[in-house]
This record gives sequence, C-alpha cells and structure tokens, in this order.
Amino acid sequence: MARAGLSPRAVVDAAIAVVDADGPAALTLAAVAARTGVATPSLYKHVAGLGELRTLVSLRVLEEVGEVVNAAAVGRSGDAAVAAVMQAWRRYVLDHPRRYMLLPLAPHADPMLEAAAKRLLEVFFAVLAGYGLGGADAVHAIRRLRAAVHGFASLEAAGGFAMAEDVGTSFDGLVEMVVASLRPPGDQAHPAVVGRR
Amino acid sequence: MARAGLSPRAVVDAAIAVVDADGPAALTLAAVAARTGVATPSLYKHVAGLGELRTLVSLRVLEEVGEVVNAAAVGRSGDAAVAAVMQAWRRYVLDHPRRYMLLPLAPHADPMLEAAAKRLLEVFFAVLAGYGLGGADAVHAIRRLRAAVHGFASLEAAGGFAMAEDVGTSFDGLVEMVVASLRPPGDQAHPAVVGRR
DNA sequence: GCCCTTAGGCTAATACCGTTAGCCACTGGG
DNA sequence: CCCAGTGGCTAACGGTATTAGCCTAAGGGC
Repeated sequence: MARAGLSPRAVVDAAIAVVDADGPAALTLAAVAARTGVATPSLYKHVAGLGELRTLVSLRVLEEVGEVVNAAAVGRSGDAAVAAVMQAWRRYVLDHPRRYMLLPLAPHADPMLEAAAKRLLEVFFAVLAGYGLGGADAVHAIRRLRAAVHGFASLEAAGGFAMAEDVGTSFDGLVEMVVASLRPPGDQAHPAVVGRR
Repeated sequence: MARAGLSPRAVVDAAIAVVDADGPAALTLAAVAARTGVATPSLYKHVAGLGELRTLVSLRVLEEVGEVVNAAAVGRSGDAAVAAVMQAWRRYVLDHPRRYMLLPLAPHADPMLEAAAKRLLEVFFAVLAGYGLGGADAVHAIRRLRAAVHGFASLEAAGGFAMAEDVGTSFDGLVEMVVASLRPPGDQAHPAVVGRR
C-alpha cells in the first residue's frame, strides 16, 4: 500500500483542521486519523498520544497569535502599537474562533510552550516600554492588557455577545480603556510617537 | 439493598465535588457514580446524560456567581459598586478555580441557562445606571467590564499569572482601569455616591 | 542491481467511557 | 395487604485511547 507520507507537522495540520471544522471537543485521534486517511494507531508513529497532540495544537495556536501580534507591533509605538496589537489579536480570533479556544492560558507551565509564550511576552514588554513602564508597573500593565484582550476574545469566540450592539464598537472602547490606563494620570494626550527600544 | 437516595440536586453536588477535586476534564459519569456510591447507569434516573449534567453544573456555577455578584452590589453605587462586583467575582474564582472554568460563556444560547444569565446582566445594568449610562453605551460598558473581569478570572483560575508581582495589585489596577472608562471624559472624581435603582 | 535496515503503515486486543435495554426490589399510598 | 412506580442493578453495545506485534515499502551500502 502506498504510504500516507505523514509527519508530526502534517498530523498537527489535520488536527487543526478538525478543530476549525467541528470545535475543540471534536479533536480526537480517530477524527485526525480519518482525515489523514490512516488507521488510528498509526498516528502514534508521529505523536506520543492525544495529550501531546493537544499540546502541539496549542503550541501552534500560541505561535500563530505571537506571529500576528508581533507583526502588528513592528513599526509602531505608543497608543498606536497597543491598538494594533489588540486589533491583531481580535482579528486572529475572528478568523479562527474554534482554534483560539485552544490557546494555552498558562503556557509557562509547559516546557514545550514556554518559548512561544516568552516571545509573545517580549512583544508586550516592548510595546509598553514606549510608555516608560518598566519593572512591576509593566507587569501589572501587561496583565491588564492580557486580561482585557483575552477576556473579550474568548467571549467573542464562544459567541458570548448576544445583544445587537456592534461588537467592533465595543472592542474599540476596550482598546481605549486599556490605552487610557497606560498613560500617566491626568494625561489625555497620546504618548510620544517615538517609541523606545 | 438500601437505596442511595439520590436526586438531580445531589448528582450535581457530586459532579461539582468531582470538578473541584480533579478539574473539569475529570467530570465523568463514572466519577460521579463512584462518588455517590452508585452504578453509572443509575445516574440516568436523575439526569439525561453527561451533556445535561455538564449544563446543570454550568448552571450552578452561573447561579453562584450571580449570587455573590448580586450580594456585592446591594447597598453600593458608582465606583464602589463596580469595584465590589469585580472583587466578588474574583473572590469566587479564588475560592473555586476549577469550578469557574465551567462558567458558560454564551449562556443566552441555552434555555436552561438563560434565566440565570439574565439575572447577572441585570445586576450589571443596575450598577452602570449610577453612571448615567444607558442604551448602547451601557451595553458597551458591560462588555468592557465582563471582558476585563472574566479575562482576568479565567487566566488566574488557570494559573496564568506566572511572574512574581502580586496578582491582587494587578487586579486593583484592572478595577481602576474599568472604573475610569465608565466616568465621563476628563472626570477624575468618583461619580455620585447616591446610586439609582 | 541486490540486500538489509528502518520507518511507517497495519490488525488485534485491552481498558474505559457513555448509553440503552431490561430486570428487580424497595417504598409508599390505597 | 396489595400494588404501582421509583430508583437501583446487570448486561450489552459502540466509540475512544493505547499497547503490542507484524509486515512491507523505501532507501542507502555494497
């Protein structure tokens, strides 16, 4: 019989296709095997098991989010950078709502996810450096940013906003809320457009 | 043989105990049956199946959150009410992190959850009325509030805040961020302490 | 061009889960 | 005291992950 020519990479691709099609709960070795045209046990030649596959899918999602967020941040600073990062984050969720549900919330706990999480964190730190935030203040600011954008994203991905009002408008308000909390008290203006590295 | 004296209520109680002990993924009919000292199929006399049990557990969580949030809001208004509501929300998460992961994100979609969701929403609307917010502005404000508090809560419940800085301090900043976004632009003061019903 | 190693597929078998069907005993009311 | 129904049970089925063991296609060394 002709070989299927699978690889760990291809297995994860198929797994993501399953998630996108039928949601995170449908991510099963049997479904992935069916999609790749292979018997279920064959997947073990490429992946240690369902647990590892889940982790690999989460890693992929984390990397993809890191990618788009990083891309949104380059060449921008201050309010514009924060807004771009948040918009990019939401865009990812709108493009891949099912997939987003597998974003790991505590990636630092898993060695496989650690590096990708660090990269995302560094983008945040770089963006916040433009506000003169550092040390503990930067950590608290990043937590506000992360909580706001992830909270909104997870709710929107799950279809949690039922009322008729435009969700994009709500998100604009969220961005403004976060941005305002980064500015020094009493400062209504945008911070220096020339960011710092 | 002596009867176990189960009831739908008791089954949900046991299910919540399972979740609190071993996490949402461990919520299985077999685990609940073991905990209640009954064979697995016996549970079907009280609950339609695993799916319904999950919904009932989610309903319980939603009701509990609604309870503590409502309790926090009574007798308060303005910034104090918003702060109290958010603090109560977080307290629930700290007290029951595993359980919180089953909070339904789109409760309006399920008839069983709809009423409990409505109650929570009404608390939010009442709290925001003290800021003179109504109509679309209130909806956008509620979405900001919900995104911020749920985002923070879900991250904290999952153990997502790895860095050493005090998480409570971060949360205080989150509350301040939300509160500031509710005040009219340029207004640094707290809104009228005399809230409206 | 042949052989031999190995990677990548397979089937068979096990264990655990949810679910359904059908049986039986305890319980409480007439 | 009887009897109907509720709430338990066992048996059986299908789907799932996982392990073991086999077998063959693929590709490099001679």
